[in-house]
Amino acid sequence: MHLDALPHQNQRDTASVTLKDIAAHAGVSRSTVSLVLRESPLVAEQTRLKVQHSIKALGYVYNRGAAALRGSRTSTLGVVVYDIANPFFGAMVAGIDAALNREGYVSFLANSEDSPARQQRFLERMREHSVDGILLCPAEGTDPGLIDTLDNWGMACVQVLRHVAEPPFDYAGANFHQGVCQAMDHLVRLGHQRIAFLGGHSEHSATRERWQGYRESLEHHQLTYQRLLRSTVTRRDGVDMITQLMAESPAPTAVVCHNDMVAFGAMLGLKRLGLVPGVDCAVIGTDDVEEASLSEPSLTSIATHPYAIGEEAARLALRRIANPEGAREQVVLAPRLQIRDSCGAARPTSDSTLPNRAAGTHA
Amino acid sequence: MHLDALPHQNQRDTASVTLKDIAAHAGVSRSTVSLVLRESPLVAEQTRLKVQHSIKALGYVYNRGAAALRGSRTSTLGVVVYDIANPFFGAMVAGIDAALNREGYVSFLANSEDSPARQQRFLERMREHSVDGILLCPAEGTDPGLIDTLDNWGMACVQVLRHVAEPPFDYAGANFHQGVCQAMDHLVRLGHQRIAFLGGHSEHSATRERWQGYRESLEHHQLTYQRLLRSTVTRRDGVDMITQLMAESPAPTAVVCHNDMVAFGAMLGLKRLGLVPGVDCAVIGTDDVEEASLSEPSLTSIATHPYAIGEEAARLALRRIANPEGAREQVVLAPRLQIRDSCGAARPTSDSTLPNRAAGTHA
DNA sequence: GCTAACTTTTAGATCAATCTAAAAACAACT
DNA sequence: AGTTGTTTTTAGATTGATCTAAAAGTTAGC
Repeated sequence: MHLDALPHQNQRDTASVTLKDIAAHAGVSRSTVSLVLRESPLVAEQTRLKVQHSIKALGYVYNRGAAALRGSRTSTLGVVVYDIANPFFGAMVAGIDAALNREGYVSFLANSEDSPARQQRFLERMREHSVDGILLCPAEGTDPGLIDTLDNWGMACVQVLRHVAEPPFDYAGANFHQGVCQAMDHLVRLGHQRIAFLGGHSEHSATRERWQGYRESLEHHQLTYQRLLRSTVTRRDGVDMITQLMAESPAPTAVVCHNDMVAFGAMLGLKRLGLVPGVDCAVIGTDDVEEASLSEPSLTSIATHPYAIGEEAARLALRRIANPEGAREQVVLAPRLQIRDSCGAARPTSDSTLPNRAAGTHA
Repeated sequence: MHLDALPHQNQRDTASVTLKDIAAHAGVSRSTVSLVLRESPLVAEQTRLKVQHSIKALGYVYNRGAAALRGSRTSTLGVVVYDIANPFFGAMVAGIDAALNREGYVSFLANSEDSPARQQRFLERMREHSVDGILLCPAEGTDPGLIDTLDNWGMACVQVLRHVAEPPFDYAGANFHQGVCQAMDHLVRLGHQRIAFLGGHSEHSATRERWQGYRESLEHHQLTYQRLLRSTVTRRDGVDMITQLMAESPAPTAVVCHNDMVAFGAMLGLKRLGLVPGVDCAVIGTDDVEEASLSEPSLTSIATHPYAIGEEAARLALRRIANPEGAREQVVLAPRLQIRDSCGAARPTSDSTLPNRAAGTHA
């Protein structure tokens, strides 16, 4: 056999098998093969088997790109988060992944680092790739008009964790308001009168909901001590804020924190002041990241179920893609207070993880 | 105006603007518009401006899917990691993202959860989406033949952090061997004689390199105490292993850990035993995750620079895509021992983060 | 004015699928 | 045999870009 039978073909070493090749091999038309691939009931059983055999024999690989060009779906979703390095988002992305995978979808991930400009670039790029929809955790300072813009682009958009647009929108997140109230109730039940709230960056829904929960709870329990410290939400912020608070007089006897990172920082700050978290000052975090059960003392935390939020968000997006005109939905997961040692129960080395699980959903 | 002028058109409300539309608007051919889009020097300045104006005027969106069908690139990369919920991978993905973004690339992310079967499914799905290449952190138990298979698929593949194939392959990771040696040297310098190594799952390169570093270092320093405990690599494993070790006689005076999670667990275990990390037993971790500087005591750790590894891996993949036949490369970043309080310096509340930074690269 | 040598522009094929509308095959009735 | 009605199959147009090879337009040289 002559090696140079096809002179200029060395580029195409990975000559890909197409519908045409299968059609030829099976002795049918391209159209029939296409129908078989899409599991159409139109094609006769016998033909179906014959074609499927050829598909295997030739090692065919479905070309989603080509299919997307003619059809209307790309089976692709864009996911934009603002801090992928945070373990909370790791778990959330894992949940998204799981839900999408079940439906044959695949996701583009982008990290806006809380910059609206980066976020904008990513959204445009995803549009060029014609994703079917977007899961958006809006960056700090996102223009509320963005959601309408995406809608005009004909792109299904589900806001996650935070929302910036006016009411009729798709959203998946946790009920932060309720979570903070649960934490406050628990602290009041333990006899605390001076409870501070630590952290929260600025004006998006996730922060507003927490603060509102804090203020309403104070009012509900008729507590007069009120101390709400704004900050970014890192460990270091936790250290700084608790240090400042404990120098005040009167100092709080308990703090509820914007997230677990701030709470870990607060506990560290207390220790550096020679105080014992859970004894000298109760600490409650938010999110219940894995580490919460393994700190010293173990951290009481408002569990927000990131994996479940990711799953719900992805499912909602798939629903919206299937039915673009359907009514907008808000999936808000009920948080659950995971009680451990940092809020006063103070049983040093016991594993106080409760076995029961409850995650309510309501539209 | 009659609303039903176009009877069955209500589906196409998002009638997309194409090259043809721009061509008509600007009074040139589709080919010319295509050339303008790709910034070809062939087209005359005047025409270029005219076309660019039309592009803006009509709000054109480049359709990468269509371009990919005819051209050979999709500007798309697949990334497969085994534990996205781990903060190390969060940082790594952020680095990948940054490097890809500079080149107009976008990435699919998938989480294998260390399951070869899930990994396989993801790779097949990415193939259907015709990604230009893959960044693969191989799952535990990956068949070494997989890399060849990917090669046969004509897909650029860069292994990251771990590698499973036979020598000529593309790889980006850290020099774990060197990192462990640095940690051992430091401990020996501080006078430690009984040093244990904690954790490592099984038979892939990342674990083998660490263990080999440990063994060679023992030999080099002529230490006779040798204790290497296998385990998965979570906090809980750290707690369990240190508890077991401290009950032995003689107990070690220092431990080097597979990663920071194990190290945090080891410190927690020591505290639960009433011992002080850094005083009763030195602890060194690997990775230098953000939390390391904010634990009590702060953790000495072998910094492996996940963000930089991500960037390097992505750049290497882009190089391979541009030149598929080029020589395979290994980018191995030099780790740096970040010395803090958990290995004996024991200055309780000081911030001992060193200001100098050094990250060497060698092929 | 004519040819040669550029510089620009373009028509039409192509990529790999889907979709539409019609043709072919087959069975079931008068 | 002819009509009708299903069930299967298919040809050919279509999607939105790129690519090739050729055409059209410019400029220069003699």
